[in-house]
This record gives sequence, C-alpha cells and structure tokens, in this order.
Amino acid sequence: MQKKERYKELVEYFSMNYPEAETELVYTNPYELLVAVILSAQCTDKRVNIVTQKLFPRFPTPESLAASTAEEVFEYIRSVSYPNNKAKHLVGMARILVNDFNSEVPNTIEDLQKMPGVGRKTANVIVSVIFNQPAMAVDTHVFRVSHRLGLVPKTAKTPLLVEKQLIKHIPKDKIAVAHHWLILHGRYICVARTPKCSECNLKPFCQAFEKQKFDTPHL
DNA sequence: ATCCCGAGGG
DNA sequence: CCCTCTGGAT
Repeated sequence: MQKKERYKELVEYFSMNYPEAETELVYTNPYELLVAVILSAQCTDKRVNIVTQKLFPRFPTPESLAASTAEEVFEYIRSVSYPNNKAKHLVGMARILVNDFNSEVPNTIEDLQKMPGVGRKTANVIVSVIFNQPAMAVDTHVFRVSHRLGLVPKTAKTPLLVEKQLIKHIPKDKIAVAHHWLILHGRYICVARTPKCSECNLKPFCQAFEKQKFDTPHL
C-alpha cells in the first residue's frame, strides 16, 4: 500500500472513532499545561495528574514558582521520574517566564525552548494545544506508531525527521488531533512491547503487520 | 526486565 | 552520536 493511502485511511478511521481526542493531562491555564508537560517526560499522565493536584495549589502562578526553590518543588514531585532534574527545570522555567516573558507563556517554539526543561517535544505541545498552531509533537508513542504503520521512511531516525514527515502528509486542520490519535493508539493498542494487533483495526493499513504476516504466514 | 506524551550535557 | 537522570507500573 502506498504511503499516501495509509495516511488517508488513518485520518478516515480516527476521524470516525476519536474525533475529539485530547490530552489527559489536567490543567486550567497555559502555565499549568507547561508545568504538566515538563513533568510528563518518561512518566504516565496519571502520575503527573496526581502530583499536580497538590503542586498547582501551592504554586498557582509563575511568580510563586519562581520564588520557590528546587528543594521545595522536589518534595511535591518526588513520585515522578527524574524529580531532581524536573524540580530544577520548573523553578528555572518559572524564573525565565517571569523575567523575560512578562509571566506569559510564549507562543513560538524558539522562545519556549529558551526555558530549561522545555525541548522541542514540549514546545510543540504548547504551541499546538494553547496556540492552535499546526505543530506535531513527536514523543515515544508517536515515533513508534509512525514507524510501525509505515507513515514515515525508516531513514527518519530522529523525532525531528518524523515530525517533518508527519507535518508534510497530514492535512493541516487534522495535525493537532492526529497527534493525540497516535498517542492514544500507541498507549492502548500499539504498545511498545507486545502490540495488541488482535484488537487493532488498522491492521489492513499497517506496514509492520503486513511484514509480520509475510514472515510468518500462519498468522 | 522493560517502558512511560524527554531534556541536557559531553 | 552517546550518556545520565532515576519513580512507578506491569
């Protein structure tokens, strides 16, 4: 099957089944989403939501977080992965937010990446979710699922290359929701270790499944 | 033992 | 390119 065809089928299927997929992170403003996404690295959304439930009331604004210390923040986030790094990142991020951006979350990838703890993936989530830009954040799920389905060439070995491929082929108005489609599919069906192909409706369009079928015909 | 909506540093 | 950070769930 041609790549163009895969994209068409993918968009069609997910548009029907998950028309309004969105993040599971709990937040009420751009600042809170930024904090939550920084915390979400190599950590489940559920765990992040548990932590932010107490973190946000203690640090409701960039100013309050900027005025604190990494040591105090650490106590609130110690149950997420890499709590030491993230505590430093959060305080550093808040201070730059206050000092350089008038306490407003900036709306460009470049400005967002000036803050500690904010890499390309996090920046893409913010401009997509908060500022409605056609940006594709490529995390571990998006990367894995894109390769398995055959949406990107094997030569796309970095998240940035995968991002550019997906942006090129997905209709502009579907990019934001497509990000969440790939996340959901990766989280619940096309999981990393043993993908649940028996439950997957994308089999007819999946390159990895096709190849597996060819290698082991009894399946 | 392996993975979870990565980022920073060498 | 590699390595480190390093808690919790399965």
